[in-house]
Amino acid sequence: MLSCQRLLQERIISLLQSCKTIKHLRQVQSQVTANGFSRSEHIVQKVIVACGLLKETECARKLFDEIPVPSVSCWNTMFKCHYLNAEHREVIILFCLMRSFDIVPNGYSFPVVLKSCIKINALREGKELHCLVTKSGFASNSFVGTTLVELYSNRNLIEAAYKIFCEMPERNVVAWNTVLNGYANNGDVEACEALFEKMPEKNIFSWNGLIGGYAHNGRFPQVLTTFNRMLAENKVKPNEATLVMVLSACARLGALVLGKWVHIQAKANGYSGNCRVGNALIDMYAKSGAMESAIDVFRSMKRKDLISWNTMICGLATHGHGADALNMFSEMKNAGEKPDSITFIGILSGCAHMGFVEDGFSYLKSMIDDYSIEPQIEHYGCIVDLLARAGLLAQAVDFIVKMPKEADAVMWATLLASCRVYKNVEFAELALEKLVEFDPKNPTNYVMLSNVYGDIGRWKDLARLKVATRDTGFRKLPGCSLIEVNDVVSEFYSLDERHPDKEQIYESLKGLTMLSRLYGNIPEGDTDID
DNA sequence: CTAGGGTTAG
Repeated sequence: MLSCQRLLQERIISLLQSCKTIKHLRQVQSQVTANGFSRSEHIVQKVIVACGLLKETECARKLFDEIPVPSVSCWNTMFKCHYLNAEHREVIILFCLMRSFDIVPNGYSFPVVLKSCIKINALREGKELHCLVTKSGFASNSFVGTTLVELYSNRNLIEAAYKIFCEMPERNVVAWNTVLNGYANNGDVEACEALFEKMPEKNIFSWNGLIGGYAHNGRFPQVLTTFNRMLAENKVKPNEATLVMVLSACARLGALVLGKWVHIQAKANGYSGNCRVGNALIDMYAKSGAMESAIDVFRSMKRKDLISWNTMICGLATHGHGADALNMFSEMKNAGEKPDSITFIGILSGCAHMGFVEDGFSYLKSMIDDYSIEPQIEHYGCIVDLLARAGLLAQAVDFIVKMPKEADAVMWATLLASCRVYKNVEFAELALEKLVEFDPKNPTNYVMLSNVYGDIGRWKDLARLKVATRDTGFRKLPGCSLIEVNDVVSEFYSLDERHPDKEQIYESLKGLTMLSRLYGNIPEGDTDID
């Protein structure tokens, strides 16, 4: 009889864990009641978790409130329920309520409540919890310690984080990874590298931590070399996050050969049908100019999300396929996917590139009226670009003056670029004046204006501008480019003589220039200021 | 009832 009851309990728990809809949960709940389990704390806890997973925190809370004297583990379950639904304030309030009943938190309570503090940047509350952890003797708990490290490293308090890490009696790989991520997020790549080498054990999160550290700090070539090293050591396999980060680095570098190789690695590791990896592949191919491959990946994806569509639309728009971007947008709407503000960035920039001035305005209107998306400064920036590229410079300036948001530097730089194309000195000078207000020390702006002067032969103005630029005391850095040489991405600068593969790089560049001429593009040297 | 990572635009 007893074992029969036990079997029934196990069956109900497994049913609760498999609930996919609230309706299903209600059915299981009636079985809980029918079988006399409604006062079993263990079962009620499982029901609360099930409610939480179905985003029904109110139901969960009702059940919790009906428990006469909830145990600490019940409180913890309720914290987790709110936490999973991003109700972080609620977690902290509930914790205070628990304390008011003189219930002593345990090693399971602190991590979840601390995590809520981290999520809402409640450092003061986090510090109070830290005190309580110390007082109640949970500082030696590795779960608690790890979360405290995370609390401080998330708020740039890496030294406090490191101190807690050092004081932990047992530092497992998760604790090491937490510190590693702390350095990565604080931009200290060197500390990140040093720590990585010192780690007694490295798992996929460790590798991803280092790779992410490089990625966040713009060290894309290192992302790729580290990925190579990881595969060479052959101890851990890349996962979804690894592939996404590495592909994103390839995309930033325009490293198509490497990107294709990562694509092969992704297939080999069983990530062919993975949506996020697919999105990263689309982006990599699009940014490397391989639009056909980008479309192939997109078409092959069984599951697409908003980012898949956005990546495809933005990719098409920025690579001269504005009309295809607009078609893709119709297809997206037909597929029942709802566009967001980023979708419209793609649409509007596609219109700008194609010179579809009227369409641009009607899409902007549709965005506001049909989708209730409030335009951001970036959308207005696209409209300014749309007008300016079409040569409607006066209208662009008029739009800037009348739009409901304050113009930013990107917008004026956009205008300045078109002023060069259309040789309009008046608006170029206006744009420079504004740009200098934003960033008086940035020599790039002066270079742009000097190009306008140079183009139309106003040498006197050019000379005056050179003096003004020299007065800023800053020099424009030489242009830096990235190129794949033997499947390794290298950085090299204009007229760089130091690079070991310079011969090969210059040969490739000659080839590229030739190809580019072949397609009717006439390379031009910028008027450099010195 | 416990912890850690990532993608889209400008």
